Amino acid sequence: MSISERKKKILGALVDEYIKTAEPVGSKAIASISGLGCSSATIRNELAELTALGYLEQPHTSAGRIPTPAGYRMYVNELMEKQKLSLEEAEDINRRLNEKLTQLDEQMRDVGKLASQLTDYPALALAAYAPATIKRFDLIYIDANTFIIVVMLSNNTVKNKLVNLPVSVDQQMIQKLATLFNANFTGISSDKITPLLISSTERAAGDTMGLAAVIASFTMETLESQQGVEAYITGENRLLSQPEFRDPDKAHKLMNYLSDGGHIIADAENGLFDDESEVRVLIGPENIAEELKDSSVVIASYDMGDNTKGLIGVVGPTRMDYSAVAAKLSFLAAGLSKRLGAGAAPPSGMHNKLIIKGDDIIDEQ
Amino acid sequence: MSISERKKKILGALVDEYIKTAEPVGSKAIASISGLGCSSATIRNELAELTALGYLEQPHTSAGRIPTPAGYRMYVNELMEKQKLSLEEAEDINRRLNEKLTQLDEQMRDVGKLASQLTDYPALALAAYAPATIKRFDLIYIDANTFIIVVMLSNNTVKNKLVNLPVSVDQQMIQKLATLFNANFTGISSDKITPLLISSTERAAGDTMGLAAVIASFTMETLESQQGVEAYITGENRLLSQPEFRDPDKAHKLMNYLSDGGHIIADAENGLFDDESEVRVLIGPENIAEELKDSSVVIASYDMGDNTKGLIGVVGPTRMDYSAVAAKLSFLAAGLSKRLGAGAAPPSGMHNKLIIKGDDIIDEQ
DNA sequence: ATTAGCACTCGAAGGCTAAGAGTGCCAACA
DNA sequence: TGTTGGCACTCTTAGCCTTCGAGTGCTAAT
Repeated sequence: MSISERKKKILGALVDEYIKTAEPVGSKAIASISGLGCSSATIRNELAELTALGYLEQPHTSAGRIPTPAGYRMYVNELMEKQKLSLEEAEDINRRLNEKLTQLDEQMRDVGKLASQLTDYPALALAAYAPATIKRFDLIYIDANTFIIVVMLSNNTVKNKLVNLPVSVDQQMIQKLATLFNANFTGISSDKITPLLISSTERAAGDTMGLAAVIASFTMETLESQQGVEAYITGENRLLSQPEFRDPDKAHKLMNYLSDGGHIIADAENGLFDDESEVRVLIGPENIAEELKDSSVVIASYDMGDNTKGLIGVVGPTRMDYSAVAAKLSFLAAGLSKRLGAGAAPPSGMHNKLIIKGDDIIDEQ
Repeated sequence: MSISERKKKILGALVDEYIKTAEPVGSKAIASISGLGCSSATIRNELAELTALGYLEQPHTSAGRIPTPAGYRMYVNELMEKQKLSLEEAEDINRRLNEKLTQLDEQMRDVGKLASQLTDYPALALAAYAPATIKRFDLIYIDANTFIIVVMLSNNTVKNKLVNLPVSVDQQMIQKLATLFNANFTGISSDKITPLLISSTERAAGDTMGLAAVIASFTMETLESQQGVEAYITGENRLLSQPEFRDPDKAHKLMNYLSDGGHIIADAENGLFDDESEVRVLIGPENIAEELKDSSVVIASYDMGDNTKGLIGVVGPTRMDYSAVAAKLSFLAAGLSKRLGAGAAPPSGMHNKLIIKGDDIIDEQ
């Protein structure tokens, strides 16, 4: 079902204006800003039809119109000008990204923070880790009561743990255990680590102190923490600057929902990771979660490398500046993919300050 | 300046009631709940005097009284019944603590979250790390382009980093570097790591690829991230359930302040870490930060071991349930000190589920 | 010193009105 | 047929007034 060109222009102008002001928009306002050379009466007729079609609604009879979710959807799909970032904005993002590439989990938090700062909405950062296995064990002998476990995972992250023992061990035992673990515990998933396997390793090493159990339990912990979905939310406080959240109850409800990343994860698993499109917009009732039914979510996905997929998104009122938000997230995601993704230069200690400049994203004027 | 016993009882009853209801308390209400056998008129006289003394104030002439900061201060110092936790509450906290002892930084977040959940106020977790040095380097050779740096710090934390090289190295070089770093980079603070030291190490190792620089820069990063003060804030959203923050502007201001941990740190450095008392209460204007002038902060400090001090606190309206909050934080801090502090069993992979049961904290009825 | 009584104050809540914004519709017009 | 000016109508918002009630401070009696 398509609508006339003029209706589209009117709808577009109305949404733009509403995004700016957060106030219902009247026919006169549209007449003056839309640039169509027609009077407010004409606009009124059009508005009446757009309302009948379900794109607009009136809070009450004598107020202006505001977009319905269907109206926003139309706006996002067809009307919205794909906004491009200015060169300064793009450079700013690049600069900040280059500062921030550290640990993976730290990173997610940082990236979320960055998204939130850029858009002035609360941001969520999700990562879906593919199940990993251990690639390699090292045990570093420190002294008779202390050693360090270092494991390298199939996704190239490295984890360690300092172990303090109430009893003493010798370096040989540590060495033997390292060899055994490298032989028996690499390449397997955490559910393959059975009590049987552990006890047989203990016996093989001549370990009577439960060392193998300690190492095995750290291994399982590590493997388990590496798979599944993780979520960070930042900048919840920015919600409060939005007029639609002046009602403390509304704000409270949404913030409660957001503050527990677990909910997001549960919802995310229902399909958020499936779709491959670059930036997705979920408007109001399109969201699965009850608490988000009158908010909107904009999400961009990126490749974190090692079969891991990241999502970076923001949450805001349905009256959201979709165009600006989508542009920023898209650029951010592209930057992250290039830096982390499969095709990227391997993460290294060297400084690699590649500057990303996709012409489709940056406005080079 | 001391006040009569009866005035104290009245003040105490009033504060209790106000904490419960968040509404100004009138003379009649006090007469009926205080248990003093006197009429509301008598109470009124006393209230007038308490008001003159600066402990109470009236929002307007014909409303009941609410406590001033001075009133709360008096309440906290002298009147408040030191609340004890029930056995269930104590056990609940212990159980949760035992689940949560993981990485130090992770831990702080978790502990903050726990405090926030327990008290239903936003929580802040601060740690003041004593400057650390590197105790030991290990470099694990993986393949020609990859090795892992593992450093053990003087405070017994272990950090690692996977390094991917664009060029290839042999195992000998790695070994040589490890030896050199153990000789030259252990026991020194990060400002001792000079370009000169790095270049001389490079020369000594015959390293022409800047490997030493990579390792050194990781070392500096690690050392720097280990000292200073760190802060996490959680549960900001809980503010919104407090009636005094129904005003979105007020809530927004405070949440903005809280959400940037940096501010807290700056303020914290002005003395928060000095005082040795177990639980401190900062009421309204007693706070340094402008943004906290009409909120209260309750803080408990604990020993994180290795010369590191932790603070765990909550932020809420001046009308805060000081007694309950203080009891919970105190118990939490004690539990953390026992688990982490100087006297604690060394952190180990073994499960050490000691149960803490200070009679001064738990109510054993 | 305590208490009952009473006049007084002041905010909260409800009802009313006026102002203003925006609509829908109609009749006139191109 | 599409567009436009005009106009009556609707509905919200803000302001004002009144009423109601809670709680006070004061006074006089005990």
